[in-house]
Amino acid sequence: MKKFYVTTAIDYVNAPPHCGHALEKIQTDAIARYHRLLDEEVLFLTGTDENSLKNVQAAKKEGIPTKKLVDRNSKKFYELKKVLNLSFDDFIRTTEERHIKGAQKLWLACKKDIYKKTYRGLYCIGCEEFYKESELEDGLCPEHKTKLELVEEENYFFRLSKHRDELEKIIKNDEIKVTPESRKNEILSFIKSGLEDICISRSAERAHGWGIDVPGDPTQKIWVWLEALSNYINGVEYATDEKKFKKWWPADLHVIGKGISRFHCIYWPAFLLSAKLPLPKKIFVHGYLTVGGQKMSKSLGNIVDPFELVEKYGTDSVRYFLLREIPSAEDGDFTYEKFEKRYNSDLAKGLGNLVARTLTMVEKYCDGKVPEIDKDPDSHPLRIDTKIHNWKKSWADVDKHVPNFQFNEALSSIWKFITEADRYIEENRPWDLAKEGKIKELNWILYGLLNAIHQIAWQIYIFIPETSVKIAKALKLEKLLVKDPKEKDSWTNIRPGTEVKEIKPLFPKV
RNA sequence: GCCGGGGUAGCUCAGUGGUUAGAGCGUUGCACUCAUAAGGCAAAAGUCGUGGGUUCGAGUCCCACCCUCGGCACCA
Repeated sequence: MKKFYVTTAIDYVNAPPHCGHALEKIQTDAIARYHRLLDEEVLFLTGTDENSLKNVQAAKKEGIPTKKLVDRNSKKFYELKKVLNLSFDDFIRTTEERHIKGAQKLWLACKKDIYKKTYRGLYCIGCEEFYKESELEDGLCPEHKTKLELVEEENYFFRLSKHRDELEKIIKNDEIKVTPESRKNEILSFIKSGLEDICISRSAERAHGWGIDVPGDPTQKIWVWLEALSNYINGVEYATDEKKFKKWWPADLHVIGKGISRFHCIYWPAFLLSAKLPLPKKIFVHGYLTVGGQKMSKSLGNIVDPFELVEKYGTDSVRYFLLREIPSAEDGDFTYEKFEKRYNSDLAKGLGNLVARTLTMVEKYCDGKVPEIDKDPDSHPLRIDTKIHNWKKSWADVDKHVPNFQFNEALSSIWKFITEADRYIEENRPWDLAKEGKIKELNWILYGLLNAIHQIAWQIYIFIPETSVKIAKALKLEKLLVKDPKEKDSWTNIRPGTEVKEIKPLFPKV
């Protein structure tokens, strides 16, 4: 059995999750579900990044212990599992023992590329941060408008420069395949401009004692990025279960946002090279979600809360919107207007209505059962007519676009088939056939429609599983109702005589 | 500033140098009734960023310019 190990970025917990986080988790969930459909053994990992100084500051502000703050917010990220119907298998927190051990093990494995050096920089006591000259406003801290101090500190550095040529080769030759191409080019141009060694520790004092100790030097904490990146190996027990680690590592895919591509496409491979560990196979860099064309941010007060959105419109509506409306590799925009438009036109009037009208006709004209037919079900025009966008074409498009993370294209093709099914109803006018008593023809039409919905239920499963399951229940599609359905089981036709249940509107119009 | 994408219908976008430039959404009209007043058919709608050039022929290739988005390191 082929294995497939996929990860998301782990999120900062100094604030609760917003819809941008939801986007990444949903995209990754669709990928994970797709690979399970293909009968691969999937491990889907996500989690939270908790050792940042920001957490210490946020907790101080609230007057609570840092640990309490990260526990509370990490829980919120975990809750996305239920709210968004995510199928992740494991959730790693960087304050967990397995992570701390793994991060330190990685450090030691990189030891020969680590050295001590004095770092000197302009430091703002208010921000507890170093600033570059270019970031200053009139020579003052942009946040506090105060003068900065020249601070010296001895830190550990990592010989990134040493790995420059090898990294360039790895990215160029797709040994780690970075998609989309534009991100790969950005990374390459960055590497070409030269790589300097990076600082990978800070003083424990400045970190307020929060974070992971440098092995053998408790006066220093490991730089959060080095440590956070190691979650991908620690999630498969790098330091704690050799057998499990061997089975799953390297990751088949890291899904990340565009803001952190450098860390994943350069630093992370460099650490792995240094530690002599295998490299991840693929990195998919998604865009960001904007709101009304603006960046989502606390200060703008335009954060879209996934919990609220799901509460109001339902899980699948949110999943559908994000996968259909946002071109996965680029930025996409959210507004309530766009959301409701999509909802009404695609979900309520599209899929929801097609299912409703079909099931009602089966109830009225066929006594609520899948009708008997006297022709080969595989010869039905909705399946094979090449003049229309038949359901085989939708399947072909799903298989073509999902592996390239083009969820919008895949969904667009499925919905093209939905339109085709609607047109098929108009052209054949089952209500007239019923009046005229042309039962054989009527049965053939309705059988084809039921089989079409059956196929749609399978095709939408990785995107909007809840709706898929609702349809599966109505049509008694047992193979789709198991825990991890397999694509090969979608090839069967539905059986005449099966009782079909009418269901409540899948997506009531808003 | 440097590098790289974009600029095509009201909106979002497709368009290997070759007929009258396409799709979806939205708008308008027509006919229908199984359906969540849903669905179908049809129509209107574009100086293809601007100005040059190459070519029998340019949205597509070349040059210049304008606008826009992203990347240009250690948020240590």
